[in-house]
Amino acid sequence: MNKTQDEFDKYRKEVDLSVNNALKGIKPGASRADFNDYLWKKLNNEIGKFVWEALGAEIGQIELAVPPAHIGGDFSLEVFSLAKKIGENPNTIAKKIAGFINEGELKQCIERAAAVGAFVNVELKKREFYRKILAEIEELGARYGESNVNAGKTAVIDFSAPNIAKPIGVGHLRSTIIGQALANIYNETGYAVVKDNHVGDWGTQFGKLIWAWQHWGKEEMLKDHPVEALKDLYVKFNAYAKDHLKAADEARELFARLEAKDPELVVLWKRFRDLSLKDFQKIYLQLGVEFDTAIGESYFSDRANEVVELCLGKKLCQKDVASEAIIVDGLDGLPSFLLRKQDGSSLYLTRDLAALKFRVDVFDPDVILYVVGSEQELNFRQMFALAEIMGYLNENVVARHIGFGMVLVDGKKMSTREGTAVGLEELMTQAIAKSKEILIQKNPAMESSDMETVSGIVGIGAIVYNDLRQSRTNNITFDWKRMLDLEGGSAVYLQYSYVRIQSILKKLNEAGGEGGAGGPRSEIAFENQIEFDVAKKLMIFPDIILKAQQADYPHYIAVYLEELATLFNSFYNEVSIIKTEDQKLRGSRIKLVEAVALVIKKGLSLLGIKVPGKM
RNA sequence: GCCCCUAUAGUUCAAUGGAUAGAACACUAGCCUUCUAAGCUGGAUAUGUAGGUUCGAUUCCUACUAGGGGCACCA
Repeated sequence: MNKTQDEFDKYRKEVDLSVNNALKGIKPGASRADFNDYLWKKLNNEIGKFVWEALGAEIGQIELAVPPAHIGGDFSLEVFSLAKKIGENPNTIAKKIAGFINEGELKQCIERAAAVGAFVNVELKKREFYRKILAEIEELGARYGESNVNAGKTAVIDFSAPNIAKPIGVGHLRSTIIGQALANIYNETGYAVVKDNHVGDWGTQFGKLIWAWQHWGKEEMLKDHPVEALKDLYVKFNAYAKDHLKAADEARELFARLEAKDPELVVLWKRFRDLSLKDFQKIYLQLGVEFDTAIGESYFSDRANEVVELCLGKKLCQKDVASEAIIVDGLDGLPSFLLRKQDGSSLYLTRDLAALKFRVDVFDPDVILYVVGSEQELNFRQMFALAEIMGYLNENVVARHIGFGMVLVDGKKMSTREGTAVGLEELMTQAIAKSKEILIQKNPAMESSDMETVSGIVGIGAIVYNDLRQSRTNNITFDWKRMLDLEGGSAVYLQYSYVRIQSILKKLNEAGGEGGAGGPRSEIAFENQIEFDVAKKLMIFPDIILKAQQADYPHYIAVYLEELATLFNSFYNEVSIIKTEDQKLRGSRIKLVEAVALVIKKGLSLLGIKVPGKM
């Protein structure tokens, strides 16, 4: 074994070590048994029992909805679907259900139920419920929203996965942001989560890069902005290769040599890799993104070969007679694809298949999420299909491609070549600068160190939120103006709401003892409808988290938080807590806004966004 | 050619098959000697086209139109 072979092995051992550490460090999610018994769920269950009684049949879970504003009532139940199941008239059933609820033992928390057509509208005993909601949140504190629905399960989340020698662009940011949010959300529902940065550190691109380096590279290029320099080399190669087909062949050959662990090339590869990862780390730090492992594709270079041999053994693929490439014929009606090139080197899909097997073996997950752009959908369908036949995936392990749309500029994909790509560094710098500019204007008295902190939180939050507030499957239109518009519909709106509450609490604290949140729970009271509306919104937070997890849609949380903040801001404009004379009422209002602040902070943190203490 | 995604207000986005389709931006009329106006309260404007399923369709199905993406030695 030569020296470089040792070096690659050494590198692999480092990865093994980090995987072992990660295995130890993986935190299980929520585990308290009663964390599923939220008020909202209880209410649904209780009403569900009456529905069963009324229908004389057990019909799964019911789900209360919020009726349109003009209807009135706190929650409503639609009975068309129930009626269909048991074949009765919906209006009759609605009346029956309303009757059972009205005469039942739920009197202590339900004021009345009314049948309106095929809907049952439920009006809660407001004071009673208001008290219960605030008590629940106060008791659980920062843990409000956690559940153990998925306790005992493990999820591996493959996200970010930047390519070595290419700066992380705005287009590539989505995987990082969505993946981090999903990891948080999964963990919140009880999953133990393994966050794996599947770094693109292998493949033909390295042949190209090395070719370019050998022909045009100079040592001083790597001094200041190495990743930029490497990217430039890569771009230059691609332009050159258009007219020089021989260069592309040579690049492929270089990669084949790299995969065979050619000593000279491994040294170069390792160097480029280290330089890039160091650069990425800066961005992760700013975004607050952390990984449990960063195994990377290179780790699977040899394992990929083993997988190919296994496939060959099972006759799932064949060697093409003419070219010697390894081909998998169409599975499930999908197009056929290659597992090995004719020069013997591995492909992305092959390495990914090996990675999948590795993940299943090492982490024993229930689910593996691939947070990768939608354009790779076919690739994943092909890989999953093969993985199923190979037995890597089965009823105990599910793999899901969490696809997402592209970032468009003027309706077109961002392109480095055409100069429409926006650098992440530039975006972050601009966003932070913009929020600082506004901050100076709004709050000139703030100390400069605080100003740095706050504008960082606000600027980065704006970028992250811009992505997570919309459904991930759609393309995102990038617009500088919108991105830097720090008003409604942005993270700032939520952060601002949070800060307002902090400000109230601070003022009350300064005012002394009598201003503090006080009073036993029985003393809870409210006066305005808006207060109750805020509380009702708070009540469904745990359910929103669950739905976001089940659908893999972080934007459910963003949408919810905006609705909550809107209600809070209305409340804020309607009543003044500090001026509230009645001690009991004032204490209750304090508890209400504390709960709002808690949920906003928690919700934003699930999205990977921080809140400032002031702004 | 085949496959996938998308089509909602002037713009950018929401809406487990349910009641009068919600926001934000922009436009516009108001609200700060009162807890931070990065806020609140009003106002006008929208489901690509044609069918189908359903008591009920923005949502499901079919066709069409438009946009985006993908279809083996890239990732």
